[in-house]
Amino acid sequence: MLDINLLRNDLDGVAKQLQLKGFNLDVVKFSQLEAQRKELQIKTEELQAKRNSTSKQIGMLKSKGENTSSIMTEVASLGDELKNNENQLNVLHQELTQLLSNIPNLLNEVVPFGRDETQNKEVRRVGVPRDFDFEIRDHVDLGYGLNKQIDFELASKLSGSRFYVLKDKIAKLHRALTQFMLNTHIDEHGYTEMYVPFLVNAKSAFGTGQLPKFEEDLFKTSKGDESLYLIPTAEVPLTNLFADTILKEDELPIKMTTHTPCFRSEAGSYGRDTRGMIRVHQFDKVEMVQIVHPDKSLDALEEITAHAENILRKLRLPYRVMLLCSGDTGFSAAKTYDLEVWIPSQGTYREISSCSCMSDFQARRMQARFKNANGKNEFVHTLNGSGLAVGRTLVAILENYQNSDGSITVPEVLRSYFGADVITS
RNA sequence: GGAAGCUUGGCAGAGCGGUUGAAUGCAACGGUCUUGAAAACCGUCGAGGGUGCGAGCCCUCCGUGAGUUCGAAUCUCACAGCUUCCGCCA
Repeated sequence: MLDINLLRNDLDGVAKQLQLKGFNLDVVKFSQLEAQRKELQIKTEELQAKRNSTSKQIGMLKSKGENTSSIMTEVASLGDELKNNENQLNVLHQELTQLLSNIPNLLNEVVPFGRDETQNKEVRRVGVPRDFDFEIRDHVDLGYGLNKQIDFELASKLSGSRFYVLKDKIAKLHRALTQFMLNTHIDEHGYTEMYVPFLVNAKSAFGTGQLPKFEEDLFKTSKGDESLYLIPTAEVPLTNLFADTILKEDELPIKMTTHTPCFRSEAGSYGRDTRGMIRVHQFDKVEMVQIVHPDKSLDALEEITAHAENILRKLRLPYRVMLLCSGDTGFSAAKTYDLEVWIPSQGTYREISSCSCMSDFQARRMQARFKNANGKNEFVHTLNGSGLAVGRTLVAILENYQNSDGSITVPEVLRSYFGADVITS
């Protein structure tokens, strides 16, 4: 959520900045609502003040045993008008909040202008894609060849399309990967391991920016007449741990990591990546979240990105780092780096991690603050990064480490977790 | 799922329907004292919002939402959460 004062003070400037993200701010509507709000709020508070002072007066008179009937009839007539005003004001506040809730975050000034993902900027490229002297297979064929250790048919029977079942060694490799990622972040990068709910309430989903705008991307469960949402990323529970919290300045930065499944409806992605485990309704991810001082958030973004990269480096997977352009940067983000890993079967790099600085956007939505040096409460900055998406990492390993006989060499760093050098049928 | 109790500021804990946004204690912060620290003493000390250049003035908030009343932390109702006991269960 943006600071409403930003809109009050520089509406056109903000509207212009939002254009970069492709968002059209309804400045006329905002101005109207805001003007109405101001008038009505002043009037309402005047009435409230009058009611309060009169009531106090009645209290004083009564304690002296004096007659209060005339003053009481005077204040009685306030009631209806006041209630009326309060109700109208409430509606206005709701409309303003709704408008505000749907406005995306402002971009950091270094974010390059661009319409869509084709205009993202490559920042660096690490590792060189391997030359294969045999006909390569994609991860679907590889999994099929390895005794169906990746099984889409079975998953379809259970749940439908965009799910997968892993078996035996590949299931174990999947688990080994998770352990390796978590341990690296905990032991080498200084994150605290967490375990969090996979179902969250609407307030939490609002806090990180999934609601109200992106409800259709979420899976929604029902619990009586209340509903909970399956998390699309552990960013949601991790960040919301600090909702309605005022931290001490010396508690910052807070660095947390966790491993969770992630659930995405993939509404609107019909026909894209229908084959394989690249785009699915459920996948595991190791997530990093940092809660930091506002002055430190851009540095922290570099750091969190480096942490995600470190996993790819250790796995010796070729990748590149993309600075997302204005049009491709997400709703809540001020600046985002995507990590893209080399996928041999597609001859291209595919997103495997997204690291974002959300500035105070989420913090304001969820009231996550710290007491600054002047004793003032100030919004923290929040960041998150995948470190990494486990399913896609598995795909990258299978494809990049495949051998001509269809077996898979296990990356060196995983061997102590996996217990073998190679995966065969 | 059944029963009882509870829900007030960072924590603990008062609070006859009327100058209570809330006593008191602890914690925290500033200061006096001290070579330094502790103790003692003095002071500050919830959050959000409106308005104003500003000192300030005003509004809202005692789990949430309705209601009664001129006036609600205090009364009524509904809901939620927590605790304990019973049942069921990984």
